[in-house]
Amino acid sequence: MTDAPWMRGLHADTGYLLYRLGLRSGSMFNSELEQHGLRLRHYAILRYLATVEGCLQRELSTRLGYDPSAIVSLVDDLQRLGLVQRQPDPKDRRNRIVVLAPAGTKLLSESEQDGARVTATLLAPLDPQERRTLHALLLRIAETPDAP
Amino acid sequence: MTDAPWMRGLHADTGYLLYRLGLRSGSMFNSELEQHGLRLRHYAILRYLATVEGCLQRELSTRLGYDPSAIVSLVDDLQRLGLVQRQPDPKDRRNRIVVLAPAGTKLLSESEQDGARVTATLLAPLDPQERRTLHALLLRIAETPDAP
DNA sequence: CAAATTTCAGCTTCACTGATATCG
DNA sequence: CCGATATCAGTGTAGCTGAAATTT
Repeated sequence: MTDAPWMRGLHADTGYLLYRLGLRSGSMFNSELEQHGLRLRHYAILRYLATVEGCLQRELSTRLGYDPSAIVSLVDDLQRLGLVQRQPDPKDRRNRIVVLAPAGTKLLSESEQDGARVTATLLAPLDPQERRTLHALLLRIAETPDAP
Repeated sequence: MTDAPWMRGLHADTGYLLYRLGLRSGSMFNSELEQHGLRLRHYAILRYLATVEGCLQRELSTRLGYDPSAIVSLVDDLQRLGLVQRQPDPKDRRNRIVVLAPAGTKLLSESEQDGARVTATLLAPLDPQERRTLHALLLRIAETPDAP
């Protein structure tokens, strides 16, 4: 199976390989999150909010790469589920500060195992040392800002 | 920049990292292919056809992971551009065998540099040895069939 | 007045479903 | 009759654009 000839031509390029594996990883995450009634986009917002303790919708947009208009409906969904709240910003009344609600932090801790299980399935062919190497390499790429 | 605190929480998971980088890679490829009037989906079909010298649309669907009904319009596009041809299968008249047209092979050779440039940009933070390591690790993952 | 944030309305694309026609 | 292939019609979602409202 390692020497499937059709694969070499398709996957000779690392960039294309990343694209295909990204699709696979995303769909696996979405399947796993389905039981919580969420998509990967919602989950990304929750996880980001856990790292910053509240932020503007604009910040979610730029950090996560979703369109500002998409953020509106995503936060609407999360708010409807009671996972986040929109708070007024006393310093600038244009802003709405999005913060995690208690139910949001609860869901995050509950779903931590789910994410780990997806990644374990995905990385099954690699041993622990190789997984660390892969993670470090990917992190170096991710930390480099996108080319214009 | 390496120690952006918001990144650790988001990118602590290798699977999620793969998802984000896959999106970035795909959009970079799409931008680069724009000048040829193609999308990444069209390009994937052309590259696959180059490895097998003709195949059924059904095979394109299963190998590349696109829906059969999507394959129809994608091949329509490529045929309209003169890049592929649909040939009847004398052995089974249900089938349409898709093959590369001369213009298709010409475009593939011309765009080979484009793909390499995208990947070089993407992998800029890594040295040549690290790029080989990354490619080998990703290939091992890709060669493992998707979990059900 | 210019710029930023949020929001909404509209458009286009994509992915998936179901049905149909053809053929083995 | 059953299964497979290709095709098409219809649906729902996602992504993006442009404009409006509010505030700085």
